[in-house]
Amino acid sequence: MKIGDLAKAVGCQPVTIRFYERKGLLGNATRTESNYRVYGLEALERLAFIRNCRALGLTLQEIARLIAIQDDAGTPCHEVNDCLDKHLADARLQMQKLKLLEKDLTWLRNRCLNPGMSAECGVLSEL
Amino acid sequence: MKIGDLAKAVGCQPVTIRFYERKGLLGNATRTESNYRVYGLEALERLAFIRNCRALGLTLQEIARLIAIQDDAGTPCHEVNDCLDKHLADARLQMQKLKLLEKDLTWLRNRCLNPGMSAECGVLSEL
DNA sequence: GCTAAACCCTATAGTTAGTGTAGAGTCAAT
DNA sequence: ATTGACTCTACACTAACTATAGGGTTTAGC
Repeated sequence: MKIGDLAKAVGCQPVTIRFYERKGLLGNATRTESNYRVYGLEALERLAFIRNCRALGLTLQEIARLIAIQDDAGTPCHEVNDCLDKHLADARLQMQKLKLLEKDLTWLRNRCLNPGMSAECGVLSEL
Repeated sequence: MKIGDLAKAVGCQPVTIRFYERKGLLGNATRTESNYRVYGLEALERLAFIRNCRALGLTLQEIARLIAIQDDAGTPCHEVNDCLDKHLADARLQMQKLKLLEKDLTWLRNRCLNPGMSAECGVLSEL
């Protein structure tokens, strides 16, 4: 499998895969004679893991840590749970903030009922 | 008012103010003989405007545009409303995503009821 | 066999909204 | 006079990519 196939299989760009490689998340792919990267199923699984984690908002640093835990079978896995709990808390906090933001934006938006010129713009004067 | 006073008055760092200046959002402050920036009330109001907009999630580019609209009294202000509407829609979309994320994270978190070793970690195997 | 499109490679710079660092000058108080 | 707190500039760094430049390779059609 070449980098483009892998990218398609997992739904990202080839550049992103090279980027992960440079960051040390994917190890070094074997190469063809013409220096093209070649991947197997293992790489696909690892990349899918990374993309799943990214979709959950984990940082690349956290993902690197999870991979290290995964590769060392004897590590206690509470760190995995801590990581998830942290992101769950983050997500909830973020939602609260967004609710407030929505309120503010709605309120502000209602300052402008009949749009006219900026000189008498109720929105701008509130900001 | 020196940069530190202004920063304190509006709740940000002096460096941030210099950053805004370099980005063209604040104009060039007048300087003392020893090259220190000096600010008046006008600068304070503009900076407060910027910080309020940032708190609402507007980008510096959008803020620059709003300032331009503000400075040109004859501009129709529907662009201001469009900007707000866009961010309101963004905020709502973001909340929906976070709700899904919360569901996923909670589900995943429940794969691990008795934390043990990473080899048999239900969370890692799901990712 | 040739050519063009589609792919691959590396390296570098840019994005957002700042933060951190280094090295140097200035001001107020002791 | 010297300490500490402030200010100045310029540069490098952050996260997670994206974009660009300039080149090499493979594949499909003719």
